[in-house]
Amino acid sequence: MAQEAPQAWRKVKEEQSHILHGSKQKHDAAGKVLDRWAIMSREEEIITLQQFLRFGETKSIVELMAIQEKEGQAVAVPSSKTDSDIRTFIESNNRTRSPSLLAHLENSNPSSIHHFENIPNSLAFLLPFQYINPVSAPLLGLPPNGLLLEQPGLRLREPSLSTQNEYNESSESEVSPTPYKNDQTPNRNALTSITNVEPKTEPACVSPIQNSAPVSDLTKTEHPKSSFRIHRMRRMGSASRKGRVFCNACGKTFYDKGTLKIHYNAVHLKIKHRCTIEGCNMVFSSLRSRNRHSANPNPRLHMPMLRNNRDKDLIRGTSGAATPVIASTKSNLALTSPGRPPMGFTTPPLDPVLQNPLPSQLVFSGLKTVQPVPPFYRSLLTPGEMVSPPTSLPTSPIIPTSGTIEQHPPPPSEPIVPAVMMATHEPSADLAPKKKPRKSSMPVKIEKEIIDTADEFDDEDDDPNDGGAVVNDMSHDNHCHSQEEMSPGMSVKDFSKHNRTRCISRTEIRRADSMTSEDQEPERDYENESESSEPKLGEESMEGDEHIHSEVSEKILMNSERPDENHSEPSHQDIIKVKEEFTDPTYDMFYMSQYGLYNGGGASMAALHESFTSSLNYGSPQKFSPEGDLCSSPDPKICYVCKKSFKSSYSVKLHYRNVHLKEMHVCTVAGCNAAFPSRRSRDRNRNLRMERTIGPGHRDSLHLRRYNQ
DNA sequence: GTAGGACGAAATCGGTTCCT
DNA sequence: AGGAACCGATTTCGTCCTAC
Repeated sequence: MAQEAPQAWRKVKEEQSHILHGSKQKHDAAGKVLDRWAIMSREEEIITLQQFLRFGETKSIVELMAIQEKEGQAVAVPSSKTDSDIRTFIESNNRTRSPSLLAHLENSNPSSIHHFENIPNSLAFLLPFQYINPVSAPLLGLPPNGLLLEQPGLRLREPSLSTQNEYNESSESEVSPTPYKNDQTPNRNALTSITNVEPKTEPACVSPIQNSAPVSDLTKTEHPKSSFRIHRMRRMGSASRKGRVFCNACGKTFYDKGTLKIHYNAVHLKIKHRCTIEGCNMVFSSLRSRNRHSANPNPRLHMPMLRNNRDKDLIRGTSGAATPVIASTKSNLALTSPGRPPMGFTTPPLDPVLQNPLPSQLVFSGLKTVQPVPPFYRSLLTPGEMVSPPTSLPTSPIIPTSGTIEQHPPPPSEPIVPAVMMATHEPSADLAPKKKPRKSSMPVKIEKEIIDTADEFDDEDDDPNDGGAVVNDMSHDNHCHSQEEMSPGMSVKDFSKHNRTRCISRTEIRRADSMTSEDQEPERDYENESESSEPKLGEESMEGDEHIHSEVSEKILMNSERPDENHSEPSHQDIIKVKEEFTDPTYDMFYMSQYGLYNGGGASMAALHESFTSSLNYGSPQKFSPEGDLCSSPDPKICYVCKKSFKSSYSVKLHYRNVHLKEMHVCTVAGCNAAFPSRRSRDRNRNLRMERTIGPGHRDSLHLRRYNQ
C-alpha cells in the first residue's frame, strides 16, 4: 500500500497547480479559468479531492470548497444536493482536526464506517496513518481467520462491511468515464461522488436523501446478496482464484490463510514483531521482515538511534514499516522486553511529540509477537548525546551489555575499547557504526599536505606498536590492540613499506588509521558477533584475512618493483601522487578490506578477495599513472580504461582525470580532510554540514566525524 | 504454521548537469 | 559559487509465493 502513496502524492502535486490558484477555478492549458475540471475525469477528480484531504497543504482547499459550497459562493452551478454531501464528506474526514465543521456529524451513526472506505478502488489504503480502519479496531483480538469468507460465524458482521464495500464498488463501477462524458452537467460535482454513488447510476440503491445522509446510513441500505457477491467477484478479481482468501477488512486477496493472517496481524491488528537482536528495538509488521532484519549482520541496523533519517522520517510520520520501540530510560517506562537485556544506552526522546509515554501495557512482554500497539517511535538521541564521547557509545547489539537499564559512560578502563583507541578517536567521533559506504559514494579523505619522506615510514615501521603479528591476529586485534595496531592500518603501512616510490605521508597513514579505527569499531562489533554466533565464519574470516594480507603484500610488492614510468613534471608529481594514492585500488582495497574483514563473515571474503585481486590488477601502475599514461593509449581520443571515445584528447584527459583519476576536492573547512569528486559535491556537503552544525565548535568535528568513517 | 527466496517500492545519498 | 533538478547506487522493508 505504501506504493500507492507516492502516486497519490504526485497526483496531488499535479493537481495543485490547477487548484492552488483558485479554490474553485480551473485553468485550461492556456491558462483560462474554467468552471470545472478540464483535464480530470470525474473519478480522477474524486480521487484528487480525496488526496487533497490527506495533506494539510491541500486539505484546506477542499474545506474551503466545502464552505463555499455550503454558502453557495463559488460554485459555478451549485447543487442543492451536494451541499450536504460535501460537508458530510469533509467533516467526516476532519473529525478530529476540524471540530468546527463537525457539529452535525455528532448525530451520525457512531458505528459508521470510515468514509474513506468509500473511496473507489479501495483507496482507503491511501489514507494517512491516523485514519486507522475503524473496522479493524473493534476486531482487535479477533482471530484473523475470522475474516475468511468461509467463516460463517462472521457472516453477521459481514453484511455491514460488505454493504459498505459493495456500496463503494457500486459507486466505483458506476463512475466510469463513459457515462461521465455525457454527464458534464452543471450539477456535476465530484465531491458528491466521494461519499455517494451517482444517483443516476444507482437509483435503486441510493436516494438523494441517502446521499445527504452520513455514509454510515448507507450501510443500512439493503443490497441484494447476489449483488454483494457479484461486486465482490468483480472487485476481487483474482479473489475468485482457487484457494485465495480475502480480507474483509480491506478487501485484499491473499494467497492463503496464512498470508491473510500475516496481513491481518500486520495491517489490521498492528501486531508487530520485534527484532531478536538484543538491544534492537525495531519492530516489524511482518515476521518475514523481522527475520530478515534480525538476520542482517549490519550492526547499524540494530541500533535504532543510529539509523538514517529515512527511518526517522518514517517514524515521525507513520507507524508503519519497521519502527523501533521507544527505548527506555532510567526514569521512563521500560519498553524493552523484560526478557531481553536492555539497550546499553539511554535514548530519551528527542521530539516532544514522541515523548508521550506509551501505556505500560504496550511494553513488549514477548520477544516474538507482541500485542497490538500504537505507532512505535524511535527514541532519538538528543543532540548532546549525539556528540557524547565514545565511551558512552551505545554498545553494539552484539556486545554484551552490562545488563543494566542505564548505561553510563564506561570507565576509561573499558576493556572492550582500548584506551589508546579511545584516545585516538576524533573529537566527537561518529559513534555510529557506519554502514558500508555505497559504491563510489564515499568521499575519500585525503591529506592536504602530502609531502613526506620514506624515512617516516621507517619510523613508522619502527613503531613498537606496529606489529606485523597483528595481521595474523585479527581476533586479538579487535579487542586488545591499539588503533595503530589495527591490521588495516598496518596493512597500509605495509603497503607503504613496499611502495615507497609513492609519496605517502605519515599523516596519511595516520589518517588511514583513524579512518579505519572509527569505522572498525562497530564493524568489529559485528565481527565479534560473527565469532560468537558463528565461529565458523569467524575462522573463515581470519583465514581470509590472512589470505588477503598476503595477497596485498604480494601484489604491492609486484607493483613496487615496477618502474615508475610517469611523472614527467616533477613539480606536479606530488599532486599526481596524491591522486594516485587515494585513487589507488590497493588503497581502496585496504579500505574495502575494513568492511570485508569487519563486516565479518567469511562469506564475503571470497568476493572480497576476488574483488581485491581484480582491483589490484586494475590498479597496476600502468593504469593508475597520471595523464602521461593516456598517451599510451593507441587512440588518444579513446580512454584506454573504459574504452570510451571522446571528441578530443583533451576530453579524454578530462574524463580520465574526473572519472578514473578522480581528482578530489578537499573540503575547505578547516580541519576537515574530506574530499569529494566534484567541487559541487564538496560545497554541498560542506553547506549541509554547516547547517547541521550547532555551533562553530562542532563544525570541524562534524566534518571530521563524517568522513573518518 | 513457519522459514525463506524473490520481487517491487520507497527512501537516502552522492554525483552530475544546468542554470543564475 | 551555489541552487535546483535529475540520475544512479544502495539499502531496507512489505508482500507474494513456495517449500518444508
